[in-house]
Amino acid sequence: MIRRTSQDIRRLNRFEVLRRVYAGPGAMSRQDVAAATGLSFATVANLTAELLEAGVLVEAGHEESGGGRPRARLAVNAERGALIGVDIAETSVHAELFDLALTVRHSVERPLPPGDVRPSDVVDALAGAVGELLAASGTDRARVLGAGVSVPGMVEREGGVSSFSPYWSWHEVPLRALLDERLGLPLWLDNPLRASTVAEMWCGAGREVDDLVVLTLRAGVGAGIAIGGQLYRGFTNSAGEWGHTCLALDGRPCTCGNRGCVEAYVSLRGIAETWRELAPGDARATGPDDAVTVAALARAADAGDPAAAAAIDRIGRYLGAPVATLVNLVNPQVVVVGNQVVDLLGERLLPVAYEAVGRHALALPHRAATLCRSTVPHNPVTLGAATFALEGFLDDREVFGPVSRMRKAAKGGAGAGG
Amino acid sequence: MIRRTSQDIRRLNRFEVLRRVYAGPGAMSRQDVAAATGLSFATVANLTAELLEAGVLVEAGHEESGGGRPRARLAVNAERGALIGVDIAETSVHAELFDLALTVRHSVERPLPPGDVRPSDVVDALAGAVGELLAASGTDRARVLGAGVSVPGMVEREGGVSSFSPYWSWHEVPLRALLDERLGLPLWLDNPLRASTVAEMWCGAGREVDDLVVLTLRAGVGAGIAIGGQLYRGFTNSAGEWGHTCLALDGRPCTCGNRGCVEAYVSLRGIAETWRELAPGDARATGPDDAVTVAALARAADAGDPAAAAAIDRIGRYLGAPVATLVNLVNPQVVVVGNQVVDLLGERLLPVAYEAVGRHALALPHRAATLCRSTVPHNPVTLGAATFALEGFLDDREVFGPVSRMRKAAKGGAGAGG
DNA sequence: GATCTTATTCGAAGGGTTGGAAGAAGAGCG
DNA sequence: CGCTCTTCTTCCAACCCTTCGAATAAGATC
Repeated sequence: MIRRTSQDIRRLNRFEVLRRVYAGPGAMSRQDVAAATGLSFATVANLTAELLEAGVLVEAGHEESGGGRPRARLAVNAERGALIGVDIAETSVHAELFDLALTVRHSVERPLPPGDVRPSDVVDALAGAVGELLAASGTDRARVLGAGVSVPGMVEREGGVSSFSPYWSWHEVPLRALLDERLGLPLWLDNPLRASTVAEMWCGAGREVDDLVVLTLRAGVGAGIAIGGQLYRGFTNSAGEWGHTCLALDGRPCTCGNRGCVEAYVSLRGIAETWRELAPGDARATGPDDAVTVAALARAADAGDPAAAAAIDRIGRYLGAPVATLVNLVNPQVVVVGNQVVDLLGERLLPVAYEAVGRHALALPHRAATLCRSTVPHNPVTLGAATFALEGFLDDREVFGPVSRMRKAAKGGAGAGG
Repeated sequence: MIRRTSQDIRRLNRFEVLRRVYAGPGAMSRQDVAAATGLSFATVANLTAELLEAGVLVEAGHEESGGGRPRARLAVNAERGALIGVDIAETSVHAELFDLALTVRHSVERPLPPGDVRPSDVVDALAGAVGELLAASGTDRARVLGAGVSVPGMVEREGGVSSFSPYWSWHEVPLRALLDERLGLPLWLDNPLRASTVAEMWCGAGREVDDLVVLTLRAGVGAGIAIGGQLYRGFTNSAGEWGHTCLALDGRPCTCGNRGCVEAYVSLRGIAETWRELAPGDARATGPDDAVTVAALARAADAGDPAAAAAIDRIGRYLGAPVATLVNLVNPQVVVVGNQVVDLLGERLLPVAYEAVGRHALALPHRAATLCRSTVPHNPVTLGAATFALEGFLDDREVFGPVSRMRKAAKGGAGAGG
């Protein structure tokens, strides 16, 4: 039922080549790319020619040669266009403008009203943020190649519909339709898990690797899965919902209505809750903002507070078991953990968690998997959202046609077009 | 790093076409296959021509036509050759002979000595069973296209090495090397999880579906995952190890040395254990053979024993939560449950389990997934093992060369061979 | 400036799929 | 029986993609 054509090969190879150039430490030659991808040199030359023609890559000088023709250095043409990545979170909308090299150029954050946010609130905040972004950076809207938007919960990607939100009582909200005319930009919707994963694939530990799991730990938690170098979406684009894995039968109540979910233990809220359990009288553990509480926990632990240390120890064990589940089930090459929880607690939490993973996972998949912290700078969700836009642009048949078209263009000149 | 060539497309399409013929209710025309696979008619004609020439398919009469040329019926040529599937289990070796249509022709079972079985014991039993199989069925060894062997635990497939066995103290046992000369047959090794999965893909619910999870519940438990119509193996061929998912922090001890694993609750042993917990005095629950105990549990429940009913209820809940984990994480189209536990307890256990899955899984992936019992007849592990041999045969470049070779052969006749 | 060495480009070949024309095979009817 | 109609199959040319190897380009070195 899955249609496989040779053009898919082309498309994947195009992605692969470009990803290597992004990955490269700034000086990637065609030779390097060929070696790294395993493609023949001719193919790499083909693909880079196409990417050069499209303006996505540029040749930036030459490497030094020890005799013989020097290799041309390939680089991403950051100025080819702009990308926008938007992270819709529980309390705010965060929008960032990237250049084509995926470096942040401008950043805007707009708060959302507290409580049950309506779709129109989000649309207003988002459109406002994007407008501000463009104005502040002096970017012409026409130069923006696309905008990626991350919406929490379940997203029907093709239709651009948010079919379920964990925070607000949204059902089947047609976000794309609502945003389309307000933005006037090619739009790509998905959720934070998949955005973070794609960010890792282009800019993080996923660059070198085919089978990858990316853990997103913030207000909600979940996993993104990449298999064979491609994001795995599942049958209805909801694969990777790891947050509601049962960690403890009849355990803590979770926002999903169930008990004992992973999310109830290792989300920001779950972490705060564990601290409260272990430090009943501690006022620092009782604030309304979980992120603040977790930051306080980190400080308390650093200051040698024994209850805080005990809490982190326990949280690490809570985290280790379900990570081991992932390792056993997916058998990935790399597991990346990232986002707020890790930013706040990483130093202390991860060693404990890693050790717990070792106890729970089977030897073979455990040995095979490298666990690491995300090295993606800044907010992986906005970056990933922008990457969706980048991928969308790379799929544009107007820009990247079949090879024969190129050959014809090269031969026939500007002749009988149409 | 993954090399993608157009020949892979060909290979996958060949599989796809053949799988449809296996799936078909006995009368599949080229037209039907084209419609079912989404391939163009020309391609289907191409591929069937190749399969006909190789003798894998035959044309078996014509469909009735209401005017117009009647469609040719395609069928698998059962007599093209034989396949052997072997299931190495804890206490016995089960070997079966299949024809090419994957129907069982002969079946042999040999006990293994109790305790810590040596590799040579297994090799002897296996070689003996295969010999008996061939002798009893009067099959010439040369007619056997290959043998698939399922070994519990971790298997290094390429090298044919059993790198870890959960029952015996095996480490890096080179089974292929040991078996090769004894059998003199093309050999394919893997584990029961993946064997069952492949069996479902060719003969069960997986025929119609691209994203699939197959649960194997017997002495050990685990999942097989198929994605995009292909078995997913993970980085080191150990994906799907679901049995040691943590179900209850600090719960029951498991054979793996850990606590609270799924396997400790829903394997044959785990089920017996639960019954013992709930019916402390019941002698039926204390036998040495877990399969016998579980069968007794089924009878007790059928007879209206309240403790047995309570046990099944609880086991169903134990099963539901980790199945929901799979549903959330993999977001498959179908989840098939099968093997001994289901054979013995299915009627009573599965409804309870299904209900528990509904409570634990998220709405969207839960709605997307159909849970069903395996419809594969007989032992899915031997069948799956034989299917590995079938797949191996279909990959044989001697038999299924590139298209151009066919075209040449058709044109040039029997001329300048070599 | 000739020679060496290495990088790119180019063209032909090889592997695949597909749409459409041409051939094949029954059914129906005069 | 032969013609026509309909539908299935085969065959061919067109197209897409990768890759090998020869030819060409571009510095370094002597």
